[in-house]
Amino acid sequence: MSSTKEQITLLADELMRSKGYNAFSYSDISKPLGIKNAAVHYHFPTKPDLALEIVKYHSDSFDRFTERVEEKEALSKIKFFLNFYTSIQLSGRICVIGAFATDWNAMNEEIQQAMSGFTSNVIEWITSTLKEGHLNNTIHLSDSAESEALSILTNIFAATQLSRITDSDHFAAIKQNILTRITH
Amino acid sequence: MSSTKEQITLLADELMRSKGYNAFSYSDISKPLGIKNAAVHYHFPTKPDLALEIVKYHSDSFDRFTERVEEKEALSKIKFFLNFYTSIQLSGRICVIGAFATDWNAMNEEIQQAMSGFTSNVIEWITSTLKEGHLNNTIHLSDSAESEALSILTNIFAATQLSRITDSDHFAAIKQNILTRITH
DNA sequence: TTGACTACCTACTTATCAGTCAGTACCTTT
DNA sequence: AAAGGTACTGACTGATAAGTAGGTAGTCAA
Repeated sequence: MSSTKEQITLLADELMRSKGYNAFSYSDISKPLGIKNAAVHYHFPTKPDLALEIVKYHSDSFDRFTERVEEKEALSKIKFFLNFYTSIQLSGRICVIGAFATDWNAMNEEIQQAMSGFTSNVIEWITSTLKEGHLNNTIHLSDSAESEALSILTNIFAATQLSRITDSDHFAAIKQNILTRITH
Repeated sequence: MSSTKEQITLLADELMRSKGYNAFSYSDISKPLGIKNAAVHYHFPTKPDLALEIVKYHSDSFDRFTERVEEKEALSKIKFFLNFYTSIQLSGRICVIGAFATDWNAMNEEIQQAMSGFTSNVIEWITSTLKEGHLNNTIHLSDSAESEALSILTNIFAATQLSRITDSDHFAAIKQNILTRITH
């Protein structure tokens, strides 16, 4: 029911996060969708345009996520955030942050800025959520909220990467370690 | 003074960890070294052969590292390990684990097995070093040694990725957070 | 001094890549 | 019914990718 443009974005995101930006081509998108390469170029003239759309897609998704959990309690918010990464891990993908980080120097400035903005938003959201939980005594902090936020974010997004290489159980262990840390 | 083969390996590693596996070509290696593409193919017939050599290079480097710090005290070992990542961050690269994780599904089984073996070795070393420090009371553990090891590894390798996207100060904050955690 | 080996180079092939452009079918709007 | 926009297709182009075949200069051992 979704438009061709949406289907292209979704598939490009899937490819980007499973094989890497430079490992997929317009053919990898057009063939499964039963369209021609030129149709993909119609919606996204260049590959950087497609990469930018992927960043926007994640940015929008994250905004919708934060709105959805807005009324929940801080610790619950963090749990929902971590559960989102569980679904990434289960689908064999990695977090978009890690995917773009690897290919960073192959990306243009516009994409880099969009990614920087998105990632900063994620860090800020985790930071303020940790502060919120600290104030109502549901979250334990042994360092500044921002440092803990950076620690949690790197833990969980790298867990999707690491569990690909070693053992998928490692993801669960890392996730549990985060929860143990912030609930004392 | 190093051989052509070594120069190729070093440059390929540099390219792999700055632009990603599929973002560099044999020309990106041959041109700076003042040799021809065919010379690179002479030493590494295919690109997967080159990727495998990169894994072996890191595997050997890590073995030499563990030997070098073998006689040191546990906490000191961990600090040397983290300082190694500081040098990665300063040179604008990312950890090889993250680099291969992103392109994982574009890699053949031989490379995947080599990377799995290497990464497991790293995890085992951190785990046993944490246990060692826990026994002589220099390292504080609030979870199992392996879970803490996984947490530390994901923190530090993802820190090299994250600091590329947002702020290079984030690397220092994450590193300090690890140290604070294990020294109580 | 001949033969084998190493470490290349020259010149090439084949495949695939991103990207283009003219054309067309099908809606809307006027 | 004419005009214009949207969403494509068909048929390309030029660049670059990985990889190869055949030749060669220098070294070394018998």
